[in-house]
Amino acid sequence: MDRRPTLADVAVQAGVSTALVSIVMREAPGASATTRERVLAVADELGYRPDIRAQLLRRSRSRLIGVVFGVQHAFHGDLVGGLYTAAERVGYELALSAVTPERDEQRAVAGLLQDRCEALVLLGPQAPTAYLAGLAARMPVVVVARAVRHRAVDVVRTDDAAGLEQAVDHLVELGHRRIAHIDGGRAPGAAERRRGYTGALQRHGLGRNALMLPGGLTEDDGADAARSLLELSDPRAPTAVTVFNDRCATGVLDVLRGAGVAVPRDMSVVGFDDSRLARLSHVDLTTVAQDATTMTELAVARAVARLDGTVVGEREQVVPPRLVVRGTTAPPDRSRG
Amino acid sequence: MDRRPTLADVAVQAGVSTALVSIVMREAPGASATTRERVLAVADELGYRPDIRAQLLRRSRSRLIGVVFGVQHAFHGDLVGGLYTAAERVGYELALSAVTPERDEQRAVAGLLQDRCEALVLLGPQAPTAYLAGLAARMPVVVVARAVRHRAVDVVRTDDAAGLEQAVDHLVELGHRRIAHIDGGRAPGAAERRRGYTGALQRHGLGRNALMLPGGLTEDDGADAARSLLELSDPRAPTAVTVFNDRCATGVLDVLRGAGVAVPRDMSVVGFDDSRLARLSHVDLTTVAQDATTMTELAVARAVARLDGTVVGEREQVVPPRLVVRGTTAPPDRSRG
DNA sequence: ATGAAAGCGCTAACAG
DNA sequence: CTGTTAGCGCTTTCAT
Repeated sequence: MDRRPTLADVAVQAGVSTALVSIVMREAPGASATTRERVLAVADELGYRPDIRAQLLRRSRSRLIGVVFGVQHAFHGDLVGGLYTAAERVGYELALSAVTPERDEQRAVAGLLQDRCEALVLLGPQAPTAYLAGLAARMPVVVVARAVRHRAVDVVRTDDAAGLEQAVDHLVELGHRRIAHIDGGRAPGAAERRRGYTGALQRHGLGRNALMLPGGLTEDDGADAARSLLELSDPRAPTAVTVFNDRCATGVLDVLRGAGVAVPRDMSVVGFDDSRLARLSHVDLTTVAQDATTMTELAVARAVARLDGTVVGEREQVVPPRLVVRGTTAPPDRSRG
Repeated sequence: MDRRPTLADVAVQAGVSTALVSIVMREAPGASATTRERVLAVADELGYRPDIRAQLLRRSRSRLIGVVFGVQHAFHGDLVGGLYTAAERVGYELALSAVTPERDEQRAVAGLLQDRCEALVLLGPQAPTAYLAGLAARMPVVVVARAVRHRAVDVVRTDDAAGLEQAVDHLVELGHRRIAHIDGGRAPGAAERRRGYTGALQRHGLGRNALMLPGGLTEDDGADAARSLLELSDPRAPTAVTVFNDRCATGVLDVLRGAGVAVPRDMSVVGFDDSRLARLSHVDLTTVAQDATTMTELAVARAVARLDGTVVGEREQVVPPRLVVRGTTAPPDRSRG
């Protein structure tokens, strides 16, 4: 026999019906211990592996959750890891579909649809809300790490505003009064982070010191922003800066240090993401950590709840971030003023 | 009707047999233009989408290639992108399975096996050769970016040695005579790169100047290596250094600059990978680029050839890398000696 | 060009 | 506890 063994093959070898083999293989109740053992032995001997396509076809449900992720994004890597764990725990499988420079979200989603996923988890999708809403009309859609305002789309995201508030609080506590923010433009979360920054400054009565610099998502954006930071006249110059994300903050650090500005002595810097970048000993960046584990657990739980028709809570679930204090923040240098 | 429309539904609506609808949907020959049009219209109206599971079950082949990748590795991202493109071109689909901190390669492979992939492409696998050989006994296995010596396993990898030779040649051409290498230890490719480094030095009659420093894959490893580089007494001190990869080189750059060593004036640095890291304007690292496009095309082509039983060439395909000269290399500073 | 019929490998009633 | 039966949605001979 050169084809892979089937249920029927196992049944014949074990001298039982295919139904019984099916029961045993699924670990379903309804087979004696003796039979179970014998069937398992035969299956093992034959190297039998159930054909998932046939299972899927026959079963009413696929127990498959589709995940769209950006193959470039380091943070998506963390999320995918968490999703695998969370899905396994509730007996679901994951179908991964990557967004690459040559393969857009729509393509990625199309692939998952024909895989008969029951629900979709989209990591930081760029697609317009209307498109997401269209999808959500067909199946449960959970968007992670992007705010989408549509009543049919579930959202799990970090409380970006709170993250920046924590960052500012930390800096103010250290004694900083002039704190700038290098923002992320139109990136997901950027608006919220700006809001958190501004709000926190006002709360501390430092609203008039607010200084927003255009930044972006990349190291280069950070480098540019840092250069404009350096051009500021001294009395107005901030002693600390919060940055949209770690990547951007890395660019900031690089330019500052290159210009002879000591961090954290002359300037404190706070990032966002707690990416591997931030954890590197020679970067050692104080940053706001997103809770990938909680986010992915919530995302999977919500998808499953939708599928089960369980009554669910808020459509949007906002996960609190956590400030990780490392080496790029310190009290301002009093000798400077 | 609340279930998804099936072939039968379309057939009934169009007043034809299911066989005919099948022919039309697959764009197979054997249906009149009229019928074709009518069936397509009905299918469209009903929003019919073929059930891939049923197709797969019925068809002898799945035309599915399984891909195991590390969700953390930036370079794997590039490779996955290339694989999608290459697979599409030859009419294959990709099934992605990620390796995460909680999900090892074996798990990732197991997932793909039950998806009935016809072949496996493994990106930089860590698994022992024996395991890979076991897999290869069941189905075509193509390993990318790691050297595996086993006659049943196809390999596509960069010519690591040639990469380092190019790097050394470049530095020698610039006038460097004392060139160190920060190595990657037991990482895939590290041994080859060491060999390329040593060989190139000897070829230039600089064998006695060879200086190998223990490094690694990460920024921290690079930082450590850079510190030991700084400790060398001046007469022996190299004027240039080749580094195992870009990540590690970043750490090197950081420590060097922090110690007041100007790059490239006081020290030239060459990385390996041409990762996004290297391309950042503030890093601007001279580096050896791996040809992800060619590698992925070869990998897919080889997998398909194995499946088709086509006669194939060498089991191991070595892709030449390309030196990308950027801003971290320059002639040595003659004033230093 | 079209249709009838036989499965692909498995699960889920339903009998016994 | 075990076997029989009837499909899941599709493709594929083989007739017509």
